[in-house]
This record gives sequence, C-alpha cells and structure tokens, in this order.
Amino acid sequence: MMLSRRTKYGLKALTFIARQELGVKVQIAVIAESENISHKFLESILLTLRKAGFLGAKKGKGGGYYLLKPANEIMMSDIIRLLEGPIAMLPCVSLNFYEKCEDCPDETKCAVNRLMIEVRDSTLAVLKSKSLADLAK
Amino acid sequence: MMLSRRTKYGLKALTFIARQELGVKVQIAVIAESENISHKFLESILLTLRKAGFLGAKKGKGGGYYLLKPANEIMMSDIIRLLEGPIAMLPCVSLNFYEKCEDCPDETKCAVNRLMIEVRDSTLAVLKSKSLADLAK
DNA sequence: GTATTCCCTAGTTAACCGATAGGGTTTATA
DNA sequence: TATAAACCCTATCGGTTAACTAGGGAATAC
Repeated sequence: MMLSRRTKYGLKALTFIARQELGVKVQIAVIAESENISHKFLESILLTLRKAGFLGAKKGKGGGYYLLKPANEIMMSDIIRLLEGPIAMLPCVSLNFYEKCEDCPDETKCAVNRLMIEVRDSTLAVLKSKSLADLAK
Repeated sequence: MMLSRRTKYGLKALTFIARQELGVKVQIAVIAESENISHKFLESILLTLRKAGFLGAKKGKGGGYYLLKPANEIMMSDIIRLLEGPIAMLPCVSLNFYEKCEDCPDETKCAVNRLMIEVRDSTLAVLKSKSLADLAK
C-alpha cells in the first residue's frame, strides 16, 4: 500500500530536474543535497530512470542528468510502474503485471477482485492524467 | 502498494460470513477450507476483526463467527484501515496515520505530497462507497 | 593527465510478512 | 461432569524485500 522511498525520491528528483531550464544538466550531488536524499541511493534510482529512457546523462565535468522528453509527456503512471511496480493492489487485477491468485479458483466470481479493479481504475485515472509538468508547477 | 494476504483473506472471510443467513455462525475451519486459507493464519485475522468490533464470536461446540452489524454498514475503508493500515501511499498524506516526512522541510510545497493526496482521495472515494454488502452480492 | 561525474555490481542490515506451534479457555451436550 | 468442539492468545521462525553502503570502473572537460 505504501509508496517506497525509491519511488518517492525518484519523483522528487524528476521534479527537481524538470524545474531547470530545458537542457540544463543536473548533478546527482545537487539533487541529493537539495532534497535530502542519500547520494548513492539516488544514484541507483537515476540510473533506472535513465535506462528506461526518461533521463539522459552526461559524464565528466559539467555533466549530469536531463530530461529526454518534455515534462508534459512524462506521465506519473509510467514513472510509478517503473520504480514501484504494479499500480494494482493485487496481482490478479494488474494490467501490466498480471498473475493469477493461487487461492482463487475463479477470479470472475471473486468479490475482492471486483473491488480492487475499481480501486485500480480510480488510481490509474489520476496517475494517467498527471504529468511531470504538473508536479513541477 | 500491494494488498497483504492478511487483508485479502480478511475480506474474503467477511464476504463469506456476510453471505450466510443473518445470525448464522460460521466456523474458521469452514471458511479456511472453502477459501483455501491457512487455518491458523485465518484464525489470527478473524481475531483482529472481532476485537475491532466487526465480528462477534461464540466459543464451544456450534460456535463460530458472525457479523455484529448489517453488512451494508461495514465499509471497505474501515476494514482495510484495520487490516492493512493507512490507505494513503505516504505517511505525510494519511488522514488516520499521519507522520511527517524526514526529508521534506515543507510538505505544502512538496509536489509528491500533492499528487499523493489526489490518489488518496480517489481511492478513498471508492472504498468509502463500497460496503461488505456490495462485496457479498 | 587529472579532477569530475556518471556507471555498475555486490553486499549488508533491519524490518516485515505469512505461516506455524502449542498451548489455554469457554461452551454444548451426552 | 467428562469430553469434544471451537475460539483465544503469545511466541517464534524462515524467507523476502527495502534501503542503503562500498568500491571500483569508464567517460569527459579542462
């Protein structure tokens, strides 16, 4: 139910980067200090975001991270799926990470399944409607 | 982000009980077998639900668990708060389990905070509108 | 060529989840 | 009143994961 620090830090870092002028490179150390995040931990989070294609990175002096896409095209649902995993609260209602429940013979008859589909849809409606640009405002 | 088995089993058990005639007592063993839940684990879950006032219990032969309130007065938000804990995805946006973030100097200025408030509200809207009677249907 | 900055793998520690163990207590009923 | 049925309660444990931490490697600007 809880958001991991990983995701929370990732969102904060992205927001920080999105607030810079377009194309400006931001260093891990700068974000880490400003947002009170462990440097090394943040490093691994930004690496994940880079590998997934949200961030670009430049090494060496004057290097740093920068957005690869306009902030208004980076949707919260995508970031959270990447850093946190499924948005659904049960594997059996996950759109992107579906897994059958062991204990449930027929999930179409499962009351919990039905409830969690509704929760998923309402959460997804929010996360799909919010972009990084909204966070940075 | 994920719902614990504890909560899932608890919801399934409550639904099972709610489907009985009013006042009928249901034994742990019956629910455990029907829903494929470990007997001992389910025992501890039902105990929690009883102590919180959702279930009554009768000991001895012919005993079992039964609802203390009509199913349509038992709201999902209350059950999930009891079994799972906070509905909010960050302590700093939790209504019932609020905690300040260590890393955030001012949460009114925190973009993640604002986003998670929206997620919380939309989740809560669903969970407050659904009762055990809806699940049992 | 050296300081800067990101890249990558692996390890560590603490907490937690799901489950189990093993009794104790109450109650119905013969 | 003996017995079996059923819930009550605490403790423990193995496995997994989260949140870091360590330490070096590779690219780049100057």
